[in-house]
Amino acid sequence: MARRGRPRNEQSTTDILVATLELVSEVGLSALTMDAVASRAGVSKATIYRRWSSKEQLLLDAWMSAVRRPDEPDTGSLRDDLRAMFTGLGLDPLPGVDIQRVFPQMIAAAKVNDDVAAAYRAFITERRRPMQAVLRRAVARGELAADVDLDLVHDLLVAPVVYRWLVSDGPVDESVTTRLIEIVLTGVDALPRLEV
Amino acid sequence: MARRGRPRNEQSTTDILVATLELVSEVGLSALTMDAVASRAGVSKATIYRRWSSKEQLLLDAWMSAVRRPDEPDTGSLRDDLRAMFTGLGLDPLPGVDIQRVFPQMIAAAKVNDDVAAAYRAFITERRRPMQAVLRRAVARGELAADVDLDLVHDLLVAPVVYRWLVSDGPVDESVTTRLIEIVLTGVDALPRLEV
Amino acid sequence: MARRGRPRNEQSTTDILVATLELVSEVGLSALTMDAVASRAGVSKATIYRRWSSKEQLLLDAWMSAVRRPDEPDTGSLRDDLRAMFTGLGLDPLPGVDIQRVFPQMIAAAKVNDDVAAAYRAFITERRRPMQAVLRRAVARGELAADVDLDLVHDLLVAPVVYRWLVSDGPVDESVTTRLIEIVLTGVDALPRLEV
Amino acid sequence: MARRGRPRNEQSTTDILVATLELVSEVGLSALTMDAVASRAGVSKATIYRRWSSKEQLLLDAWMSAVRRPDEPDTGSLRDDLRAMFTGLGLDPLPGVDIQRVFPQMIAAAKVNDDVAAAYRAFITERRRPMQAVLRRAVARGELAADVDLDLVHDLLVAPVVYRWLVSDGPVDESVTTRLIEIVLTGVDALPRLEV
DNA sequence: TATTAAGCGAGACGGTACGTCACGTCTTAGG
DNA sequence: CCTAAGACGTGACGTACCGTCTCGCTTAATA
Repeated sequence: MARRGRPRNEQSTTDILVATLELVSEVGLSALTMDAVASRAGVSKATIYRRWSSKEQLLLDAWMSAVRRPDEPDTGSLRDDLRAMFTGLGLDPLPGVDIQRVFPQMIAAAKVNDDVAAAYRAFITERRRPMQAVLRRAVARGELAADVDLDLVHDLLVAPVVYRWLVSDGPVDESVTTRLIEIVLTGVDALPRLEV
Repeated sequence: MARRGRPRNEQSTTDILVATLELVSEVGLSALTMDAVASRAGVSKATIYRRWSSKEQLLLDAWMSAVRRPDEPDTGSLRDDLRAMFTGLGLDPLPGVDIQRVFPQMIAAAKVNDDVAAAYRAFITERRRPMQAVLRRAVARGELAADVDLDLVHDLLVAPVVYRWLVSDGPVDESVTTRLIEIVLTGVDALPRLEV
Repeated sequence: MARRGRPRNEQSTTDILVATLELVSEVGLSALTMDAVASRAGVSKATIYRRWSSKEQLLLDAWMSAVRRPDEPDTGSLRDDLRAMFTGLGLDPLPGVDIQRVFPQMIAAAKVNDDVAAAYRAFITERRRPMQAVLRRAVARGELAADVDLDLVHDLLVAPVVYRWLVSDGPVDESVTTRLIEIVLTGVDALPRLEV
Repeated sequence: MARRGRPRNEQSTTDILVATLELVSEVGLSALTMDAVASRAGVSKATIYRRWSSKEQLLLDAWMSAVRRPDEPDTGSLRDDLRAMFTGLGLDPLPGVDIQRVFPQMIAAAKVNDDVAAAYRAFITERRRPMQAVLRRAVARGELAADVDLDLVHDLLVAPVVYRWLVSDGPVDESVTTRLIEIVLTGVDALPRLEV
């Protein structure tokens, strides 16, 4: 059953999300103002508050709309699947939006607002599925031992990239990701024999 | 030559830093107000602004004052050195301060304010020295190949812990850190033979 | 054309003017604070600044709203007209407002702020009209010589009253105003014969 | 008995008074700050507060130091005495000080601060003495009736000049003061015969 | 076709916090 | 004891945003 009254303008919704990403990218969450979002989106504040209850919720939605779910390759080789997944990681979704600047603001928001934290966790769980599937197929093929902690392997592979983005500003290029995959897979492969 | 005028009260400085850590820990950077810091520290806003030019600078100093530089163990074994370094990681420096809640706020601040970013980078570089020294001694002892990228090894070891704190909320206990060290060191050890 | 947006609350405007008069009456212009006006009027500071750009402008409007334009009597006799005009001079317009305490603050403000000075002068010119009319009718009736300087006569009549309010704290009662009118009119009457 | 310790610097006292007059002349009492006075006088704030307890007291002293007591002419003719007294009225005492801008600030201060009001009244009483003496000598010579209210005559003469300074911005030149004296003296002369 | 309900931009509203300035006091090192 | 310098807690400044609330108007579904 259709709702009565004038329907919401979906273009406004999109404009607000884009404006939010741009502004968070420019000035951060702390300096983000609803007035600025409204102004840049060409929308009134009421139109924003009709859709989101807080700056953090808005940022969450904006971020989720910008971060695409990774493809799930299936080349038959774990190393090739992983190399495919690391390609194109961290590309900016929109002109004027630096997603690597938005990400830490998103994390900071999730650490502060419990509702945002729950939604953020659910989104992360969903986003991890493709790599979990890749790893599970590798187990099925015998490329990984059956008793390996897949969450740990996942984190060992992903963490260094995110860490360099967020904390240490180190380079993240193909040379790095290739060595990273090799070290982790080799280490994990040796681990069961070491009885840990 | 002696400075003229009434000297600054060092107790006030300390009180402000502690109040800042407590409040960031409680409400985050975005909701942190200078008025609240002043009030909790029993100090006037002017006294804060006389010392720091922005909320971000203040948080930076507070965080640096709270994060102790890690010890630099020298047991003669790389594995034992690393195990020692991972022990006691992330302990809270003050009652009422959850440093793992403060850290992402600190990162978010550094991504927004260039001056803070520079000071943050310098601090991180300094903080990495002990583990770099541990790794260099391992190279000297022949436990690590001479041509290994020590920065990459460093990040492979540290990143998963920080990643679980910040992003995935996974567990970080002794079982995890032990396997982590084993996987990385084993993988790195195999790497040169793989000619990467 | 209709104005857009929520219209201003006229009750707030009135409340602010009354609060301003009360506070200036109590503590003077120098100690008047916008915070106190806002608080007493039950209004936010922004609501004040939306209407007036400075303390002085606010006082000007408050004062103008409080000072009623004098009646313009027309008894057929100059002496009777003047006596009527001097009656009820300086009555307080509101409970809690001592207009004789407000007036010097108003003058001080006008001497400092050029915009206020201009508006003040315009208001004074307007306010002088009734007595100027009374004097002109007296000229028409032959009670005053045609070549008399009406501005000077006006000032001679009004100045002593204001002077005693502001400067010398002398009494201003009916005996004083009656003698004042008599002396000035008699003196003016004699003047042309003295060829000045 | 001489006071112990370092004596006060009298030059500082003078510098403070001059700086106060200049600043009140420029920005008014409301915008006058002790910091600005200290800065312009080349003196520390403590040096000001050691001498005066408030802005109003300081202005009072500054104003009293600037307004010279009028001469007391004795020409043998009331009209000539008055004409002499009106000459040179309102001259500025210092370069950079507009005493007609300072005066209303002084009055405003006196209406707000009771201590200042008392000192101001005493000063005014003292300042009125020369003209009171002139008027009393005129009574002795028979130029004025013995039962005339000298305070009222005084105010009738002085008020229009002050009124034009403060309120109506009308001209105050020799033509005005001459006619003023003539009208008032003629009017007063006629008054007793009118049995008022 | 007319009514009704929600959405819309604009902008005022009572608040809170901003970063600055001035208050009057105090603490330092000297004169 | 006075001085200049300058830090201190307090509190007001005028501005910017908060999230809410009228306004007049627009846009569809319902009656």
